[in-house]
Amino acid sequence: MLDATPRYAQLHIRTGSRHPREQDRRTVTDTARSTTRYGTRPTMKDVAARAGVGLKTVSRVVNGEPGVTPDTERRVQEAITALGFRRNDSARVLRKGRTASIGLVLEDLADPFYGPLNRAVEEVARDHGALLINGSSAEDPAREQELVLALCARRVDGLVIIPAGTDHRYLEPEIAAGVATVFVDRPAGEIEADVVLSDSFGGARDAVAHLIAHGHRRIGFIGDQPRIHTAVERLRGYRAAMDEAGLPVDESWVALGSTEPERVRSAAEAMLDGPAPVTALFSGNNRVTVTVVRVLAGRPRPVALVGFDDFELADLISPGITVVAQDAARLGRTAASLLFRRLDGADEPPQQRVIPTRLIPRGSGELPPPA
Amino acid sequence: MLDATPRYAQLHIRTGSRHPREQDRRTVTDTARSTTRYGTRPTMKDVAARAGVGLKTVSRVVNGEPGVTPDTERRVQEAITALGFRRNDSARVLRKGRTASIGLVLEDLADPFYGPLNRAVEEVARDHGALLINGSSAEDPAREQELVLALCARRVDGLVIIPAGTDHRYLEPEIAAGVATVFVDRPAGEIEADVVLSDSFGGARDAVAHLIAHGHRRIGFIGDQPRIHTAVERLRGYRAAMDEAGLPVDESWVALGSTEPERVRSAAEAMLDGPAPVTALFSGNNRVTVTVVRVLAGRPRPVALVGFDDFELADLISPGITVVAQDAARLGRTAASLLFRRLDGADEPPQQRVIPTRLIPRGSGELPPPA
DNA sequence: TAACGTCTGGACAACGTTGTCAATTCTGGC
DNA sequence: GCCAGAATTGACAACGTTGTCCAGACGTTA
Repeated sequence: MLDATPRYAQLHIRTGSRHPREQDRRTVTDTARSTTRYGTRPTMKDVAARAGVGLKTVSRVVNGEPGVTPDTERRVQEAITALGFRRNDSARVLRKGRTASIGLVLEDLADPFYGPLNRAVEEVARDHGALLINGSSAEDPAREQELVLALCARRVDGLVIIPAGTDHRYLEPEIAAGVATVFVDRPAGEIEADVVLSDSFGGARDAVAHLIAHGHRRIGFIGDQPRIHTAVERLRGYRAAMDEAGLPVDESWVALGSTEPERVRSAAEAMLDGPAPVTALFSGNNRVTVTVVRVLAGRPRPVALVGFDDFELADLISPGITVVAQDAARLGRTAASLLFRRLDGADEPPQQRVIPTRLIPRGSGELPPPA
Repeated sequence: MLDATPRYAQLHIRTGSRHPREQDRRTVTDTARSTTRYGTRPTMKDVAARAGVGLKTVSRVVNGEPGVTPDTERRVQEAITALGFRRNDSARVLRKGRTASIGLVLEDLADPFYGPLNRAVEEVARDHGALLINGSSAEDPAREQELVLALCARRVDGLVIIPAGTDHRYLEPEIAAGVATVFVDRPAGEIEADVVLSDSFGGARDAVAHLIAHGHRRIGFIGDQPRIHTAVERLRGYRAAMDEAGLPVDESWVALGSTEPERVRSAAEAMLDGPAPVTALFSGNNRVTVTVVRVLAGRPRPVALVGFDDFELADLISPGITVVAQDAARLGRTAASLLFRRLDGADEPPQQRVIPTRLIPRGSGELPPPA
């Protein structure tokens, strides 16, 4: 699929590789290619020919290496400007072995949760002189793998992965070959690797404890698919808080599954209108929260709510939505920094970093249960 | 700066380029490099040696070309698996001339407005077998140029640019050399190029006309910096609507400038408490809207508001925020499609596409002026 | 003036892949 | 068993760059 063969035509047919017999040696005066032909970029050879110097001298000027007289340098610079030369980093990369680029694979570039993470990774990459190639796995393990391997084929120096799959053994040869790899938000499956996580367990426990502290005893949890690590951790936090308060958990109060609005809506309604109706809800991520807020807005009786993930304007809804905020930018920054530490040669065993979460009370989580 | 020289150490020192005199010719039995050394990837040569076949045969197998007997293919596949070989697309790119990657330069990867655009561009790229390299200009023309030129040096096949600068002549040699380029959201400066825009003028006019239709006569406009094209267009739309209704515009009702909350807050307060207080506000983009909503939430008297750009949960704030919605995904899709049409050889003059906007009434824009 | 070191510039190989083309092996028909 | 023709395979150059090494030019010193 993503195999560096573009699925679009060559804009301009190459002139066919010259056979050695037909290709006369370029002389200094040969300027056949010096005229900027559309679709053909000048090379250092062209610049050298035009400036009347050797190939390596052009290379020296382009890279600011010493050992070139000011006069020669000027001539070369003129030729560069005249031809519109720009160094071909593909060739450079091939020669040097490092691409100065890293890959970021996340679930969905359009999800606002990943925006700050994406940006944070980009900034760290930039600080290290690297570019960022990224793509969405769409929460599909096969697509994740395809994307990751395409990035490896491009020889990215490192990878930041928010995994969709649960088996990352396919990465073993790549890691062995020196591709630094850091997982974010969820741990890698079946391999040892650096991970940077949010404190899902602690955050969830805090959230539910908060609701309990405000008098709730029947609390529902609507979370993401159980194959997603954070969903399981948050469920664990939910159970821990209930447990610590000595509260029983009716199994109808727990619903893990897709974050489709339809599914979330019916799960919420089942909990609110079931035989053991909940008085408060804990929603497992921002997509769930959004739908739950909509459901609750249409109900006469107020229902307490705490959501995992902060979101813009959560304070302006009435009541303000109490959330457990993750620091997505810090997740990204931490992951990228770890990655570059590895690329700088840090040779420690795989690490796991946990980024704390923060409960932000805004009103919805402080609603008391109905009397 | 971003010149493909990573600012991090080489993890593993290369063995120094072998001088021809010291380098004996590899024979079929030479497997020195076949043992997977950490940091050194096997090449087709290694695979060929291990499988006991020629280099080209490996290439054929890797690329699924015909003309290889099943038996040979099997041997090669075994060698590939055993060595953990993966084709080096850098080298492939150098040979083939196309990189199967495109660049996307936008203002801020973390801005939720660009999420769907980013994703849409990615999807189209994926459909064409290309990867996406992206970066943020941070609304800084110098950084935009640096990033764009770094992408050109990597020989991306095409560029999608949300421009920060106003002079893009620096791109002329690149475009002449065949880099397809499409600008989005704002037109290119000083050069002819494809552009995909939202209908800022029409959207703004609709928004203001909507407020006028609900009885407002004194309407304020808070927008982005005047060097940004969309800000100017939206101002033009604002003036057009006022004009068409025969309403005068007091110059204290118009404030273009940074989208910093501080600036927006003071601009809004000046309009609301000034000598000719406005009864309604039109905010020029989502960042402005967010701050304006906060300002209005702290006021006793309701003030009508229409914002440019939709945002999540705008319907759940009370009153719901009336917005002019842009279709960011469609912007991205249109731009990327245009880009690949160019790469497929479309040789038309530069185009300008305008994507319509849509007014979504939710309450805040339908508030009447105070009696 | 000769010997020596320093500085500048250039020839050449190598990075890992693919395109061209020729050499080799296999097939079937006689 | 032999030959023509097809199928398979491999040698080699080339993509555009950088690292190594050597050749001259130049200046300095004895």
